[in-house]
Amino acid sequence: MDPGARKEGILKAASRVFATKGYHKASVSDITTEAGIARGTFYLYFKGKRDVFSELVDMLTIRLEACLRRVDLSPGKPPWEDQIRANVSRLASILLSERELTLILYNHYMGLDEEYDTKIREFYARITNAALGALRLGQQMRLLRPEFNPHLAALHMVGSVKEVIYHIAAYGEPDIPAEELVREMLEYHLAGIKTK
Amino acid sequence: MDPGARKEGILKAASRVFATKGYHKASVSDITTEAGIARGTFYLYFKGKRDVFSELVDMLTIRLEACLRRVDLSPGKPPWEDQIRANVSRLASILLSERELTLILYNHYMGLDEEYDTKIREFYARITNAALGALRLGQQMRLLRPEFNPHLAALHMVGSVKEVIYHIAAYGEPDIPAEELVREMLEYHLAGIKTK
Amino acid sequence: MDPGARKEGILKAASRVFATKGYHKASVSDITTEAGIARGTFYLYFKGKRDVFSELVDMLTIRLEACLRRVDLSPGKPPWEDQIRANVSRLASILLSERELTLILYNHYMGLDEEYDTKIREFYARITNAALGALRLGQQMRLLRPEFNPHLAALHMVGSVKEVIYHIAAYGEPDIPAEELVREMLEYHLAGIKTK
Amino acid sequence: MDPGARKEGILKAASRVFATKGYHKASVSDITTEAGIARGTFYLYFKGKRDVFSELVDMLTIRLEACLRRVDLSPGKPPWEDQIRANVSRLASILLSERELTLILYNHYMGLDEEYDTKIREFYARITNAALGALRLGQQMRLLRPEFNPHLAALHMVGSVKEVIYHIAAYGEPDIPAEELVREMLEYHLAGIKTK
DNA sequence: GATGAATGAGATTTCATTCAT
DNA sequence: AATGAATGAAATCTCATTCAT
Repeated sequence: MDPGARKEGILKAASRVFATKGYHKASVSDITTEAGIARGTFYLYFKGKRDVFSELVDMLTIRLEACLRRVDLSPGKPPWEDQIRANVSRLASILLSERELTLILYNHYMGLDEEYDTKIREFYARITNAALGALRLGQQMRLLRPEFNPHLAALHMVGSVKEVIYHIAAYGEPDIPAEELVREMLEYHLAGIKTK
Repeated sequence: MDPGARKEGILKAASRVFATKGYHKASVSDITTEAGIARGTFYLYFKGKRDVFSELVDMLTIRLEACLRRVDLSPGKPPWEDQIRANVSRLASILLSERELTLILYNHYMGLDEEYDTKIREFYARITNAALGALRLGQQMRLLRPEFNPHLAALHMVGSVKEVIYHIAAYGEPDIPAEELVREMLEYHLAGIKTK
Repeated sequence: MDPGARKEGILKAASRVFATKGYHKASVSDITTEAGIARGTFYLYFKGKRDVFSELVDMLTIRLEACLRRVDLSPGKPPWEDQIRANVSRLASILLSERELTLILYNHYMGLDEEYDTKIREFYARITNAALGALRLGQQMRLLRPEFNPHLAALHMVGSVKEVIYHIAAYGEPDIPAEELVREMLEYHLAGIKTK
Repeated sequence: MDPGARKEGILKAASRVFATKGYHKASVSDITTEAGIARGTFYLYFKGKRDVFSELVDMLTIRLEACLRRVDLSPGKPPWEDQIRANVSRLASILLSERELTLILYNHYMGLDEEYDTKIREFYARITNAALGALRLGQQMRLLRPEFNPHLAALHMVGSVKEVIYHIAAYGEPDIPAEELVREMLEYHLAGIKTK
């Protein structure tokens, strides 16, 4: 079989298994059984269990990071609120189209080993920093109220997006059309931090 | 040694070990070594690793649930915003005074077994429902804007509190006095949902 | 409490526990709980689990060996068949009045350790030898047919008594009055080996 | 190595170990050492110690049950005494050709767990019932004395065969040619119950 | 490339026995 | 004498990973 397809198949199988049983209770056997291959074959494509897991998470975080665009305030660009809305929208659509991976990312996001923990931490740090940068810029530009603490606000934003997305991925509710969801989320945050 | 004290000691040791190594990498041996007792002794007090862990998490969630007071709008009571502020304040002060437990609760919050997962899920569900109830009441009383989706808003609130608390517990920053922290958090959310 | 009574109580408790759970699945805890004493107390009266067990079995085998009388053919004594019948009768009545001990003796009769195994082996060897002696004497006296192999016959006798007694102790059947039982058993064997 | 051979090897090793140390003192380590394999390998073939043991006992009891033929009194068949002799003969030859298994079956025949105990009990019950059926038929056909209790007689027969076989398997004595042994055993029992 | 039997480190758990109180 | 908390040796079992075929 074509190596690419084989690897792909293992990743798919692993994704299903991890989402179902969780990282720690999933065994390499579970994955190879699900993928319909022998145990040894697995190790031709991955260094080990940690490795597939890592690759799955990377696949997701790379896509997520790639979908974020820096807000551009130069004249001729769409209004900054639309740019943010588009960012959140892309983020949400990736996460909600990959529920399995999303749940894996959320539920097992720490405690495997130092290296992995660091990777996850840094992923969230980058997202949070991006938000922080945008907020500061907004404050400088007088688009946002100057008196709130931007660090805290960045955490609020990241935290509430995480919670909402997770909830929808895990339980399928609240069952709101994606577009409305994003609008509501922005409205919630912006109404609070926008200059009146 | 008095059994109460011994059990206490094991719980303390387990808390340290779980916070340091994480649930899955911690072994009963690690805990007994940390507690300075023989491996067998551990099993006089707990059924197994899952059992100590569960008890630690219970200790925390019980305290957390106990600290929440229903908002009382009857005349003569403190303003509702103060009541909410007091709730969040108590919550935060418990969580931040028990950093180890808080990190354990956050970092390993799922994937051990069905029973445990359910427990954690229900804990968050109760918190979220409490928030939902308060939000709906607020909307009825015309204290809050009627047009936002209270389900989403409840998730936003829970999510951002989780994120902020976790961040402070884990990294010690942003380093803001507790009182100001709570004021900022409320301000953030309320300014968004409060009737103008 | 009077040491004799205490020891007695432990033996009784142990007997119940061993009969119910079997030697290997019975723990010292089971015995002390059943006896209503602390674990440590047990060791004031017995060297260990093996020791109580051994003592229980000894109590039975000593009584059994004591109840056997050598067949005396001198004139003026009861007929030899009656003497044998009396022996078997005493044996059966002890075993059936102590069902618990009987089952213990039968079910766990080997595999604890060399010393214990030897003890049991020797007990059966003595019984078998007694039978062998009686059979040989009977052959010499022309009371029994000369052509059968007395070694084999002794084993037959011991084996069938063991089986019958065990069956009754364990299942309570066949439910035959003791006297008739013994008569039947003797009749079975004697009719086969008696000179015609 | 071919899985069949490997499993066979483990069974052989286990048989030696159980016969030497007894079930309870034998550990899985003992068995794997004897078999020259790693501990983990054992668990690829058996669920645990109980499982190998069970399989060994099954191997024996299945062969034993298979060797018994119902006595057929229709004209043209061998005399019924010869049929019985052939049954006992096959039984004895299997048991004596597998001394290790025989001793295991005898010495550890109860107290492992409910399921196993039941299995052994049922095995003996079937043998005893077969004997009972044959005895009753013999009484109906007036081949056997009508006045003896067939239940007791069945127990006598089973018990004495057990005792003789065990004795020979364990101690190698009495050292009698198989054919003569079987003849003596039948003679012993039949002379007692046969119509005169 | 693919296989799957074999490995063995390491984790869990039990329980007979000791010993300070 | 009595207690029962503490011990720790020893046994069981799992599973990620290797490697000969």
